[in-house]
Amino acid sequence: MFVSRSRKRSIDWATSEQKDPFRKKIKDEECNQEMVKEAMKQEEDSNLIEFLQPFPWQKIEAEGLDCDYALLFSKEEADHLYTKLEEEVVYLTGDETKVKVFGKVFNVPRKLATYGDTGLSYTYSGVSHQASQWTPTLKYIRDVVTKATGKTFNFVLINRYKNGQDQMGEHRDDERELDPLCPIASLSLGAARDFVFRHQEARGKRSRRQIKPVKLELAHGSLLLMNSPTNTYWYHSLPARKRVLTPRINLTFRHILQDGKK
DNA sequence: TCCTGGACATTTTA
DNA sequence: CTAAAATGTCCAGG
Repeated sequence: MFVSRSRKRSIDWATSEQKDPFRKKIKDEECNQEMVKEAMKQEEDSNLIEFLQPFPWQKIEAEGLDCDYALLFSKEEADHLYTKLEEEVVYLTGDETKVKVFGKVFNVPRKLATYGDTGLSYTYSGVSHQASQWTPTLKYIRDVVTKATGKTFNFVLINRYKNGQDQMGEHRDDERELDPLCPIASLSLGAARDFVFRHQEARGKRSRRQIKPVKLELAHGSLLLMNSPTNTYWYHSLPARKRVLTPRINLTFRHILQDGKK
Protein backbone atom coordinates (compact mmCIF):
# COMPACT_ATOMS: atom_id res chain seq x y z
CA MET A 1 0.00 0.00 0.00
CA PHE A 2 1.20 3.42 -0.90
CA VAL A 3 1.34 5.68 2.12
CA SER A 4 1.42 9.39 1.57
CA ARG A 5 -0.35 12.57 2.48
CA SER A 6 -1.22 14.98 -0.22
CA ARG A 7 -0.29 18.59 0.21
CA LYS A 8 -2.60 20.81 2.15
CA ARG A 9 -4.69 22.80 -0.24
CA SER A 10 -7.64 25.07 0.34
CA ILE A 11 -10.87 23.25 -0.29
CA ASP A 12 -13.06 26.32 -0.84
CA TRP A 13 -11.95 26.44 -4.44
CA ALA A 14 -14.74 26.37 -6.92
CA THR A 15 -17.00 28.90 -5.27
CA SER A 16 -14.59 31.80 -5.12
CA GLU A 17 -12.43 32.70 -8.09
CA GLN A 18 -10.59 35.49 -6.31
CA LYS A 19 -9.25 33.14 -3.69
CA ASP A 20 -7.33 31.11 -6.22
CA PRO A 21 -4.66 33.15 -7.99
CA PHE A 22 -4.06 30.41 -10.49
CA ARG A 23 -7.63 30.50 -11.69
CA LYS A 24 -7.30 34.27 -12.06
CA LYS A 25 -4.27 33.76 -14.23
CA ILE A 26 -6.13 31.35 -16.45
CA LYS A 27 -8.84 33.96 -16.93
CA ASP A 28 -6.22 36.40 -18.22
CA GLU A 29 -5.35 33.87 -20.86
CA GLU A 30 -8.43 34.80 -22.79
CA CYS A 31 -7.26 38.44 -22.95
CA ASN A 32 -3.62 38.26 -23.91
CA GLN A 33 -2.03 35.12 -25.28
CA GLU A 34 1.55 36.40 -25.19
CA MET A 35 1.45 37.50 -21.58
CA VAL A 36 -0.14 34.26 -20.63
CA LYS A 37 2.54 32.16 -22.22
CA GLU A 38 5.10 34.03 -20.12
CA ALA A 39 2.97 33.74 -17.03
CA MET A 40 2.44 30.06 -17.57
CA LYS A 41 6.13 29.49 -18.01
CA GLN A 42 6.92 31.25 -14.76
CA GLU A 43 4.04 29.47 -13.13
CA GLU A 44 5.42 26.12 -14.23
CA ASP A 45 8.89 26.94 -12.98
CA SER A 46 7.74 28.15 -9.58
CA ASN A 47 5.41 25.21 -9.23
CA LEU A 48 8.12 22.79 -10.19
CA ILE A 49 10.21 24.13 -7.35
CA GLU A 50 7.23 24.28 -5.05
CA PHE A 51 6.28 20.68 -5.64
CA LEU A 52 9.67 19.10 -6.08
CA GLN A 53 10.40 18.74 -2.38
CA PRO A 54 7.15 17.99 -0.60
CA PHE A 55 5.27 16.07 -3.25
CA PRO A 56 5.73 12.30 -2.85
CA TRP A 57 5.95 10.89 -6.35
CA GLN A 58 6.55 7.23 -6.85
CA LYS A 59 8.60 6.29 -9.91
CA ILE A 60 7.48 3.25 -11.89
CA GLU A 61 10.01 2.01 -14.41
CA ALA A 62 10.61 -0.96 -16.65
CA GLU A 63 12.15 -1.46 -20.06
CA GLY A 64 10.56 1.28 -22.19
CA LEU A 65 8.11 2.14 -19.42
CA ASP A 66 8.27 5.37 -17.45
CA CYS A 67 5.46 6.42 -15.11
CA ASP A 68 5.02 8.59 -12.05
CA TYR A 69 2.37 8.01 -9.43
CA ALA A 70 1.21 10.22 -6.58
CA LEU A 71 -1.75 10.88 -4.35
CA LEU A 72 -2.71 14.29 -5.66
CA PHE A 73 -5.86 14.87 -3.60
CA SER A 74 -6.69 14.09 0.00
CA LYS A 75 -9.66 11.86 0.68
CA GLU A 76 -11.84 14.89 1.47
CA GLU A 77 -10.87 16.74 -1.70
CA ALA A 78 -11.27 13.66 -3.83
CA ASP A 79 -14.71 12.95 -2.34
CA HIS A 80 -15.77 16.48 -3.13
CA LEU A 81 -14.46 16.38 -6.70
CA TYR A 82 -16.14 13.03 -7.28
CA THR A 83 -19.49 14.46 -6.16
CA LYS A 84 -19.09 17.56 -8.32
CA LEU A 85 -18.22 15.50 -11.38
CA GLU A 86 -21.22 13.26 -10.86
CA GLU A 87 -23.31 16.43 -11.04
CA GLU A 88 -21.53 18.14 -13.90
CA VAL A 89 -20.28 15.60 -16.40
CA VAL A 90 -22.61 14.71 -19.26
CA TYR A 91 -21.76 11.37 -20.81
CA LEU A 92 -22.14 10.48 -24.46
CA THR A 93 -25.08 8.43 -25.63
CA GLY A 94 -26.12 6.42 -28.68
CA ASP A 95 -23.71 6.01 -31.56
CA GLU A 96 -21.06 8.08 -29.84
CA THR A 97 -20.50 5.33 -27.28
CA LYS A 98 -19.87 2.64 -29.88
CA VAL A 99 -16.44 1.38 -30.82
CA LYS A 100 -15.18 -0.71 -33.71
CA VAL A 101 -13.01 -3.69 -32.88
CA PHE A 102 -12.16 -6.53 -35.25
CA GLY A 103 -14.61 -5.12 -37.73
CA LYS A 104 -17.54 -5.29 -35.36
CA VAL A 105 -19.29 -2.48 -33.55
CA PHE A 106 -19.83 -2.69 -29.80
CA ASN A 107 -21.11 -0.46 -27.06
CA VAL A 108 -18.23 0.35 -24.75
CA PRO A 109 -18.49 -1.30 -21.32
CA ARG A 110 -18.28 2.03 -19.46
CA LYS A 111 -19.47 5.61 -19.92
CA LEU A 112 -17.52 8.16 -21.95
CA ALA A 113 -17.23 11.93 -22.11
CA THR A 114 -14.78 14.31 -23.77
CA TYR A 115 -14.04 17.87 -22.67
CA GLY A 116 -11.43 20.30 -23.85
CA ASP A 117 -10.55 23.50 -25.67
CA THR A 118 -12.95 24.65 -28.36
CA GLY A 119 -12.78 22.79 -31.63
CA LEU A 120 -10.72 19.83 -30.44
CA SER A 121 -11.75 16.30 -31.26
CA TYR A 122 -10.29 12.92 -30.51
CA THR A 123 -10.56 9.73 -32.54
CA TYR A 124 -9.88 6.12 -31.63
CA SER A 125 -11.08 2.78 -32.92
CA GLY A 126 -13.17 4.35 -35.61
CA VAL A 127 -15.10 6.83 -33.49
CA SER A 128 -14.54 10.57 -33.26
CA HIS A 129 -15.54 12.75 -30.32
CA GLN A 130 -15.96 16.52 -30.20
CA ALA A 131 -14.77 18.12 -26.98
CA SER A 132 -17.36 19.86 -24.84
CA GLN A 133 -16.45 23.09 -23.06
CA TRP A 134 -14.58 22.68 -19.77
CA THR A 135 -16.83 22.61 -16.71
CA PRO A 136 -15.71 24.53 -13.58
CA THR A 137 -14.62 21.37 -11.78
CA LEU A 138 -12.78 19.97 -14.78
CA LYS A 139 -11.00 23.30 -15.23
CA TYR A 140 -10.03 23.27 -11.58
CA ILE A 141 -8.67 19.72 -11.73
CA ARG A 142 -6.84 20.48 -14.96
CA ASP A 143 -5.13 23.43 -13.29
CA VAL A 144 -4.10 21.40 -10.25
CA VAL A 145 -2.71 18.70 -12.54
CA THR A 146 -0.80 21.39 -14.43
CA LYS A 147 0.59 22.75 -11.17
CA ALA A 148 1.67 19.30 -10.07
CA THR A 149 3.25 18.26 -13.36
CA GLY A 150 4.42 21.44 -15.05
CA LYS A 151 2.60 20.31 -18.20
CA THR A 152 -0.39 21.83 -19.93
CA PHE A 153 -3.35 19.89 -21.25
CA ASN A 154 -6.03 20.92 -23.74
CA PHE A 155 -8.27 17.86 -23.57
CA VAL A 156 -9.60 15.29 -21.14
CA LEU A 157 -11.16 11.92 -21.87
CA ILE A 158 -13.47 10.80 -19.07
CA ASN A 159 -14.27 7.16 -18.50
CA ARG A 160 -16.80 6.18 -15.86
CA TYR A 161 -16.81 2.58 -14.67
CA LYS A 162 -20.04 1.97 -12.80
CA ASN A 163 -18.59 -1.05 -10.97
CA GLY A 164 -16.03 -3.81 -11.37
CA GLN A 165 -17.86 -5.26 -14.37
CA ASP A 166 -17.09 -2.15 -16.39
CA GLN A 167 -13.62 -2.33 -17.81
CA MET A 168 -11.17 -1.21 -20.49
CA GLY A 169 -9.50 -3.66 -22.81
CA GLU A 170 -5.79 -3.78 -23.52
CA HIS A 171 -4.60 -1.00 -25.81
CA ARG A 172 -2.04 1.70 -26.42
CA ASP A 173 -2.74 5.41 -26.66
CA ASP A 174 -0.90 5.68 -29.94
CA GLU A 175 -3.17 8.06 -31.82
CA ARG A 176 -1.48 10.43 -34.19
CA GLU A 177 -3.15 13.52 -32.80
CA LEU A 178 -1.53 13.01 -29.39
CA ASP A 179 1.56 15.02 -28.61
CA PRO A 180 4.07 12.21 -28.04
CA LEU A 181 6.25 14.27 -25.75
CA CYS A 182 3.47 15.30 -23.37
CA PRO A 183 2.63 12.62 -20.82
CA ILE A 184 -0.94 11.45 -20.37
CA ALA A 185 -2.10 12.34 -16.87
CA SER A 186 -4.62 9.90 -15.45
CA LEU A 187 -6.59 11.01 -12.42
CA SER A 188 -8.66 8.48 -10.49
CA LEU A 189 -11.71 9.22 -8.35
CA GLY A 190 -13.97 6.73 -6.61
CA ALA A 191 -13.36 3.00 -6.34
CA ALA A 192 -9.73 1.88 -6.47
CA ARG A 193 -9.05 -0.30 -9.49
CA ASP A 194 -6.18 -2.47 -10.65
CA PHE A 195 -4.28 -1.26 -13.70
CA VAL A 196 -2.06 -3.50 -15.82
CA PHE A 197 0.72 -2.78 -18.29
CA ARG A 198 1.99 -5.47 -20.65
CA HIS A 199 4.94 -5.12 -23.01
CA GLN A 200 4.03 -5.48 -26.69
CA GLU A 201 6.68 -8.15 -27.25
CA ALA A 202 5.44 -10.25 -24.36
CA ARG A 203 1.91 -10.66 -25.75
CA GLY A 204 0.50 -13.67 -27.56
CA LYS A 205 1.42 -17.33 -27.58
CA ARG A 206 4.41 -16.88 -29.86
CA SER A 207 5.77 -13.86 -28.03
CA ARG A 208 9.49 -13.49 -28.49
CA ARG A 209 10.22 -12.27 -25.03
CA GLN A 210 9.08 -12.83 -21.48
CA ILE A 211 8.61 -9.51 -19.78
CA LYS A 212 6.61 -9.39 -16.59
CA PRO A 213 3.45 -7.27 -16.58
CA VAL A 214 3.53 -4.14 -14.43
CA LYS A 215 0.53 -3.98 -12.14
CA LEU A 216 -0.62 -1.20 -9.87
CA GLU A 217 -3.68 -0.06 -7.99
CA LEU A 218 -5.06 3.36 -8.83
CA ALA A 219 -6.33 4.90 -5.62
CA HIS A 220 -9.04 7.50 -5.00
CA GLY A 221 -7.45 10.90 -5.68
CA SER A 222 -4.33 9.51 -7.34
CA LEU A 223 -2.55 10.75 -10.44
CA LEU A 224 -0.64 8.47 -12.80
CA LEU A 225 1.65 10.08 -15.36
CA MET A 226 2.42 7.97 -18.39
CA ASN A 227 5.58 9.44 -19.85
CA SER A 228 7.13 8.87 -23.23
CA PRO A 229 7.90 6.25 -24.51
CA THR A 230 5.57 4.12 -22.36
CA ASN A 231 2.77 4.14 -24.91
CA THR A 232 5.09 3.01 -27.67
CA TYR A 233 6.02 -0.29 -26.05
CA TRP A 234 3.39 -1.04 -23.45
CA TYR A 235 -0.29 -1.89 -23.66
CA HIS A 236 -2.46 -1.07 -20.69
CA SER A 237 -5.84 -2.19 -19.45
CA LEU A 238 -8.29 -1.80 -16.62
CA PRO A 239 -9.33 -5.40 -16.03
CA ALA A 240 -12.72 -6.38 -14.65
CA ARG A 241 -12.80 -6.86 -10.89
CA LYS A 242 -16.09 -8.49 -9.91
CA ARG A 243 -15.72 -7.68 -6.27
CA VAL A 244 -15.67 -3.92 -6.93
CA LEU A 245 -19.22 -2.69 -6.44
CA THR A 246 -18.91 1.10 -6.68
CA PRO A 247 -18.06 3.52 -9.52
CA ARG A 248 -14.72 4.91 -10.58
CA ILE A 249 -14.31 8.07 -12.63
CA ASN A 250 -11.09 8.35 -14.58
CA LEU A 251 -9.88 11.57 -16.20
CA THR A 252 -7.06 11.25 -18.72
CA PHE A 253 -5.66 14.66 -19.51
CA ARG A 254 -3.98 14.87 -22.87
CA HIS A 255 -2.33 17.31 -25.20
CA ILE A 256 -3.87 17.14 -28.65
CA LEU A 257 -2.12 18.67 -31.63
CA GLN A 258 -4.45 20.82 -33.69
CA ASP A 259 -2.96 20.18 -37.12
CA GLY A 260 -1.48 16.75 -36.57
CA LYS A 261 -4.35 15.15 -38.42
CA LYS A 262 -4.14 11.96 -40.37
C1' DT B 1 -15.14 -31.02 -5.78
C1' DC B 2 -17.32 -27.45 -7.42
C1' DC B 3 -17.51 -22.77 -8.19
C1' DT B 4 -15.72 -18.34 -9.12
C1' DG B 5 -12.74 -15.12 -10.93
C1' DG B 6 -8.47 -13.92 -13.07
C1' DA B 7 -5.00 -14.27 -16.85
C1' DC B 8 -4.53 -14.93 -21.17
C1' DA B 9 -5.04 -15.98 -26.21
C1' DT B 10 -8.05 -15.74 -29.94
C1' DT B 11 -11.12 -13.60 -33.24
C1' DT B 12 -10.62 -12.60 -39.14
C1' DT B 13 -14.17 -7.68 -40.50
C1' DA B 14 -20.88 -2.74 -39.71
C1' DC C 1 -0.08 -5.01 -40.72
C1' DT C 2 -3.56 -3.39 -36.57
C1' DA C 3 -7.66 -3.78 -33.15
C1' DA C 4 -10.11 0.93 -26.47
C1' DA C 5 -14.58 -5.57 -28.12
C1' DA C 6 -16.43 -10.18 -26.40
C1' DT C 7 -15.56 -14.96 -25.59
C1' DG C 8 -13.49 -19.41 -24.43
C1' DT C 9 -9.87 -22.10 -22.07
C1' DC C 10 -7.05 -23.04 -18.46
C1' DC C 11 -5.94 -22.90 -13.76
C1' DA C 12 -5.52 -21.51 -8.78
C1' DG C 13 -7.76 -20.78 -4.47
C1' DG C 14 -11.67 -21.01 -1.31
